[in-house]
Amino acid sequence: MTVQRKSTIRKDKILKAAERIFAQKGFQETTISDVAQEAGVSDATIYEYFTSKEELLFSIPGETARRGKEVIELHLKYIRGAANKIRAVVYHYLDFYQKEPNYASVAMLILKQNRKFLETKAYQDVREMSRLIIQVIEEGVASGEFKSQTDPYLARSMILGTIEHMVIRSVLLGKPENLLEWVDPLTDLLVDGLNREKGAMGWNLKINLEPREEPPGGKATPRAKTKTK
Amino acid sequence: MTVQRKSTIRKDKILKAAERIFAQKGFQETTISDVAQEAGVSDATIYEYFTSKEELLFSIPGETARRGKEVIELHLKYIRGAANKIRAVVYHYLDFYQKEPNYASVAMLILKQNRKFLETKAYQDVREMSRLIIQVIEEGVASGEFKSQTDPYLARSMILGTIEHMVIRSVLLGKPENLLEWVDPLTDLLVDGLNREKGAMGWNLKINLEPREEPPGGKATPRAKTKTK
Amino acid sequence: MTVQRKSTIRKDKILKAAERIFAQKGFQETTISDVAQEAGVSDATIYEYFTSKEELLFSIPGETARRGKEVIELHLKYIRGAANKIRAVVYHYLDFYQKEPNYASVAMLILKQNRKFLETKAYQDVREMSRLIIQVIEEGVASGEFKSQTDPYLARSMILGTIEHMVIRSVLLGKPENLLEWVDPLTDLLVDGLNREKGAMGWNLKINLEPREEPPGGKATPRAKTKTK
Amino acid sequence: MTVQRKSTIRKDKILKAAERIFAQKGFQETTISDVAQEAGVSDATIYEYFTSKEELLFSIPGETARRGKEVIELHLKYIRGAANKIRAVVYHYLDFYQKEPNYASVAMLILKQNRKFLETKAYQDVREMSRLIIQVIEEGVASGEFKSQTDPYLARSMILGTIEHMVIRSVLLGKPENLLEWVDPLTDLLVDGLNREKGAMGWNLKINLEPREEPPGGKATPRAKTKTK
DNA sequence: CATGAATGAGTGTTCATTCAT
DNA sequence: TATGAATGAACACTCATTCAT
Repeated sequence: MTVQRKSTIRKDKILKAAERIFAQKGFQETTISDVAQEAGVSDATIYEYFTSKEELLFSIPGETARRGKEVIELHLKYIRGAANKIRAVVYHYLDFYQKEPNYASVAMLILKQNRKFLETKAYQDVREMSRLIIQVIEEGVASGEFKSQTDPYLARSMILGTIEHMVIRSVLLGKPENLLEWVDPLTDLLVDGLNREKGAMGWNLKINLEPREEPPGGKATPRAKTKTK
Repeated sequence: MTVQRKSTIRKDKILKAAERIFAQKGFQETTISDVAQEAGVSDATIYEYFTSKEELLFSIPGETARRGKEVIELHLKYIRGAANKIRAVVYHYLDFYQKEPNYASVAMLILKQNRKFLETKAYQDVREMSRLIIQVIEEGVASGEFKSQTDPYLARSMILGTIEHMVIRSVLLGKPENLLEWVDPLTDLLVDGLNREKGAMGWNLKINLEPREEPPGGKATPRAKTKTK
Repeated sequence: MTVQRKSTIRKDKILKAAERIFAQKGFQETTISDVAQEAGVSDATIYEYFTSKEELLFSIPGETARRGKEVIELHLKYIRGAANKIRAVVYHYLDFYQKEPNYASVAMLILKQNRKFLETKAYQDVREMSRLIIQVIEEGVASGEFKSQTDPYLARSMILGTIEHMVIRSVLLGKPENLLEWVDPLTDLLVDGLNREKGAMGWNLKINLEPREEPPGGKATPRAKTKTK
Repeated sequence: MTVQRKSTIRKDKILKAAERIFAQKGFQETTISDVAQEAGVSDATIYEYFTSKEELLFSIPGETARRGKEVIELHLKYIRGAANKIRAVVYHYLDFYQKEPNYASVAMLILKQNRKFLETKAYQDVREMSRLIIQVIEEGVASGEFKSQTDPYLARSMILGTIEHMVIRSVLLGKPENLLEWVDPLTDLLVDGLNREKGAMGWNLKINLEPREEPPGGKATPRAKTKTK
């Protein structure tokens, strides 16, 4: 066990170092020596754990992506209402990227644009994760909470696109803003759209029609509070 | 004039070649020789027009971004209603990327992740272009068409994020889908959000006519419905 | 004893593995890992037995060369006539290389060209072995069987050069030909040269003059005749 | 022409430098930088002319091999008698290797053991060159000058093997001996074999039978006598 | 004895960029 | 203006070798 750990620890150390440096300097601009130095190992040692610089890059997701999917999957089980689930998704993404700015940088600026990454195991996890959003939307449509003509893939593009756009801005501009502040406004925007709210009436109607769903009242300023993780 | 033209033509030839090759192989994977060959000039000639490979890359927007801004600016003048303006913006972006897939590739996969590009003149044009969106939203808020608490920057992130997400998908997956099909569904989604329509006026009508389904006057003609994966 | 053996066995296993792999891939192209794997030991273990990759290479002769010399030396004692001794030498070389193609490969393609090998103990054995040929020739000259002006070193070059040239061909071209077929034709060629035999008369004369030497009659039984390419 | 020359001259300069350094240090032990330095160019320049270090090596024959074949071919036309032709061949080889010791080193110690070289254009020239020897032997057999049962391939192995063995010795041992001294003794040995000449009588017979051939009288004037070691 | 793990030292090769013509 | 030719500067990757366990 100790032995096993030793090597696992070392591997993780390298991965974390790579994440940091890649985030900072970009992939092409980073040399293996940079990573080795940051990780406190020799260049050659990196090749003990990864077959190439690219494999090192592609290994950065890995646990992260898999675990992220599991966590979000678990949480969604206990949330009622598609809108609330969207909120949870938004929360999870922003919370995660907030906590892992280096990962965010690597994912948004490097991996996302890499065609070869698409063939990666880690990308499969990413896809499965984003598949959950499709399910949430379909669920919302089925329950009547969302518009029936909603194209789930389009909606997902809207949700992920918006999140990623914000994260990229935050990462690129180096703005250390509090991403979580945006969970509610963003969710509301996604769910309600740009149009002016249609008044209490609208709500009443809705509540009347579908009493079992969450009454969005007070929704306008709900800064996520119960989120854990 | 002819002389001037000669050199301008050559410069454009190089730019177009670069755009094509960069789009195809990525920036780092492309050599100056690749571009030179594609452009039918010698390597050294490229340096007559651009001081470095990076400057060549950063020169690919240029006219495009400036002209794009002008065109969209012009059109917006003749459109009434913030929602319609959003539609126009969506249309222009998708139309443009559709017509210029190589440019889309370069912009979405290469420039977007480049920190140095942010300091570029061309990026200023991009920003100004995206500034228009802010204006449209503020206008919509001011006129009461959009929700008063709308954060224009957030809204813009939603609009651009969604568009770019779609374009990246299209570019990365090599799907030659018809992006214009999505103008209406996307605009509707952005403007109306995911929630079932409540209709102000229109709402009443709607409720009467088709209580549970979308009646929004055929506007949402989601041609794309079978979108898979 | 068992313990001692254990280590000797292991050493031999490594040597045989090295011989095989070196023969197959060449020295520079072979890694210590290759040899270790072939031998079923770890890389580090090889360094328990040999101080360097080169020492491993130089250890491949060793017994072989020493034993070869002894065997040939022994045999020559019981053979009369310089020509017959040459035949024996040719036989021994070809027979040995035939039976040990990997050794042949290593000796002919790797060791033979290695300047440092010349300073090796094993090379001394090789030299002593080839020294025997000098003796045979000098003996032949002294007895009058060979031409008096024969330069023994030149003659040895002819004998060894021819043998080695054939072995290299066989090894390089991967021809699994039966080298022993060539013992007689080759010996005859070496001894008699290219010139047409000088007729029965010549032989008679010879026999008359030097009855104690083997009458070469019938010796020329060149079994191999259709050799092609 | 000047332009063409310029690059050709440079290429030759690199080739000669490579030949020298490879001969001195061996292929693997030589770095591109070594060659570049010797040639007075930069490392990168070498790659302007050769695609790889190995291609550089394989380019060292080239003209040499082709020209060698032509020269020898031409000369053979004007020589009568197979034995004399053999002498010419021996002469040419030894003369050439004598004059080009670096080439000899590269050919004998490096190229000869390289399997990939066998697939080279240059190797084809080498083969064609050695094909000439086959022809000479067949001619000698046909004319009755050589023994009828002579296997041409075996004979060629004897001729080339002996020559190469001598050259390798000379090259490996660094003995700057005069190889040309050996032309006659070697040729005689190859042609006449080790056996004692069959007496004056034999000669007379021979002369009678084939008057136009070189009366071997005095031919065996082994100038080299002090051969040691 | 055996070896897993680590690494120092090395090198072929690439390519953006320059400049004389 | 255009380019053929040359190169400086980098870098990913390999592997023989060491050594603590």
